Amino acid sequence: MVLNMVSSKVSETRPFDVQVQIFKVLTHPARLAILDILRDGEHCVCHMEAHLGFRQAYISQQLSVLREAEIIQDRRDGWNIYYRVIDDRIYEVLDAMRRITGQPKSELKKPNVSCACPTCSTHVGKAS
Amino acid sequence: MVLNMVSSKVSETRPFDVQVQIFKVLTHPARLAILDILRDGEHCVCHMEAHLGFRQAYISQQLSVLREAEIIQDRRDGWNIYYRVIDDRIYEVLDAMRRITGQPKSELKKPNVSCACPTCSTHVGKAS
DNA sequence: AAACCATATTCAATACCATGAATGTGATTA
DNA sequence: TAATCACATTCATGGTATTGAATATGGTTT
Repeated sequence: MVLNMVSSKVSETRPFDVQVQIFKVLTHPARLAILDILRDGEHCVCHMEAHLGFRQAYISQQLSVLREAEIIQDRRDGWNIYYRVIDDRIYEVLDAMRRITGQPKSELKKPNVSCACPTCSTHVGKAS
Repeated sequence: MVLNMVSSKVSETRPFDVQVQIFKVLTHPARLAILDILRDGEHCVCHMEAHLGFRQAYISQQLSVLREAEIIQDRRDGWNIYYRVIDDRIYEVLDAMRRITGQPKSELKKPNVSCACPTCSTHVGKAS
């Protein structure tokens, strides 16, 4: 990810570049949905796959964006890789935004699906 | 501004589109700088021009993005057009982000410049 | 009405992001 | 070590945002 900040003359705006960089990462519905899933702690990729309905490669792409921005962190455990947010304060940003847009705290109700990972197995879901 | 959200299959992420739309507007250093100037109330365009060092057309472009997103509002008074933010809660988002990026509340110290508008004339500045 | 002021809009070129498809990787079981 | 599992990466294409340059607009003064 490369900045294209070549402000015409003076760069009075340079101090804002760091914030812009993070805002850019948040400018994507799938990534916001992923962060929403990670609100209650770490989850594996198959979990997100099952809950969001996207294909694995697509989710992995979005995870890599979040990871490179150092918003999330991964941890391997056997076959599965678990993701978690590094700095919980990102939710302060997201919550403040939701207060403006007037969206319910959890519009995204967990569907009755699950994957084979330990986390999902503890749920009621039934994989097809 | 048109959304390009054509999620592969399911659109579990659609509820996030509204937030994404606003985040997109915040994904720009000049626009963040403008919002920062508007923290203490309304200001005319020439004011921003003087304080940011960008050319008038450029600032006007960014203002139009903020205006179309209904983040700011304009008011005409004689020659000048004054802008103000519509919903102050946008600063909750910006402040939350600054807490993460660790930027000082007002990195952007007002330079000793001014334009001919009534607002600027009350300042100490001297236009070249 | 004409000249002038502050500000807005349009246009075109370029840079950047999104995303599907194909393929690669590293840990694990047999 | 070969097959397999969960996940990551690369590549190519189309779409969207950025921004400089030129020009338009609408209120104001004379």
